[in-house]
Amino acid sequence: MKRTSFQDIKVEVRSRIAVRQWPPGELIPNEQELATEFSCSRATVNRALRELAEAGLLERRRKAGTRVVVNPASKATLVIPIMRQEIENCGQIYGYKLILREHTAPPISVTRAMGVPTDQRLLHLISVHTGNAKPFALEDRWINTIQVPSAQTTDFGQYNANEWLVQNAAYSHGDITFTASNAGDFESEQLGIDVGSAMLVMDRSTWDNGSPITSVRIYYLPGYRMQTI
Amino acid sequence: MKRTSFQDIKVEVRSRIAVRQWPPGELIPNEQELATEFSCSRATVNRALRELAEAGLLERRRKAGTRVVVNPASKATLVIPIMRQEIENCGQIYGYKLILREHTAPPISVTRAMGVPTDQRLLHLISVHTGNAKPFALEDRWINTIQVPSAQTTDFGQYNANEWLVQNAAYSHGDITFTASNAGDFESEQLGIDVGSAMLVMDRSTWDNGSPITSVRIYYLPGYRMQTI
DNA sequence: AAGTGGTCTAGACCACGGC
DNA sequence: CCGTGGTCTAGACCACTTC
Repeated sequence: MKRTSFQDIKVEVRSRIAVRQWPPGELIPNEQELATEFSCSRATVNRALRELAEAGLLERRRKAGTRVVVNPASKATLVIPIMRQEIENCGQIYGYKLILREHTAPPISVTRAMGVPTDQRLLHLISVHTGNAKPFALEDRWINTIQVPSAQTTDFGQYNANEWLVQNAAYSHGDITFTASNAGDFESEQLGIDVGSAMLVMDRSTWDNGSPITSVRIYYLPGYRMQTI
Repeated sequence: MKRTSFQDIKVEVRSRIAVRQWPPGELIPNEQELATEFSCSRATVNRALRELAEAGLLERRRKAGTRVVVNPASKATLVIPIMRQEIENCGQIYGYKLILREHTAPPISVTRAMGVPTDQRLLHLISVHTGNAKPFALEDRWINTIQVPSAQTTDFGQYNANEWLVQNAAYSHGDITFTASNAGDFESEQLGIDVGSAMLVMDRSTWDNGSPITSVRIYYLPGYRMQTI
């Protein structure tokens, strides 16, 4: 007989939850008891339960024990592709065009998203990513030059801002949201689409140990799909 | 001095990657060497490196060793909220209205997404989720009645299809994509929005061990934001 | 064939947080 | 206080994959 692995335990626990042997909200046996039941060590049970907790099926608290989560919201991992890679993977030639560069105070929506004072000037870049010279996505970015001073002297006509930042600014934490938006005059002109077309919009802000680095909004071409793995 | 924990190692490794002490593509020391360097056991190093690999920063292969990933596509975990919960969390009263129920052959887009024969009839449900009686999202769902026969005799006017399925159909794997779409006549009427409004659209299909269970498309009200954690 | 990561064990100590 | 999960150790064996 094969030895019980943490994977086997995960499968078994998932099944017990599915068939309601352990109903939602229920306290399940502690690690030591399960280790005995499955004839394995506590570390093995621990890994299985820890991963199920990360997946959102279980809730664990010291002393209180491990419970089956009542309403398991399903989680999905999105991969935010690197624009250049994504375009080249389609067999197209990646291109990048800087549309606007200014150093100015951002709108309130940006200061709020980044958590900077409303009067602080930021570096504002608008650019278009292209595949075979056709627009693929529009990027509207604000960079905190207090955190990344060298951005002020960088030629973003030549360097893709995202790729430059990855190499020149550390970051510890990011925050992403998605929404849909109708194309306005500017977006429709830059992307070559009809006014009003529905675009998938991604807003991403990044920080380094609490200090805001950059906030970017990407408008994807209508029809673009963002996938989970 | 504090003992080196796997968290400390993660921080240190991230930093070495960031400062390019270990450049992209580079092979890093093996687990045993790092364990010696950090004066800890190999298991501790293993956990740190494993989690960094899950996060997409490292790539690990037996015998080949551990490398820094060249283009770390950033990953983000989305929480797909349960509709009822999300609405109730806003302090609103959840409601659910069945608009259409039929048993028919689906359009090609659905048969392709689910991987069923083009002539196989599926249960088709269209419904609206409401908060305080106002539309919140439109749901267009197809259920494979071969896998879930009891769906045919269920009163989906009374039971929310998602909640019913969670309790009555096992599933092993799901697949989610997001896109944006302009509201057509039907969507605008059901959601009470202008024709052409940009809606965030989620497509989700689920399978149980390779057998398709259901495929659903959710149209969210314009302005809705999907967030990562 | 050999080196690397993947996993398991048995035991230990600790931190948190119900009680 | 003291039970629970969180983590670490030292050692072991195994699986994979490159050489």
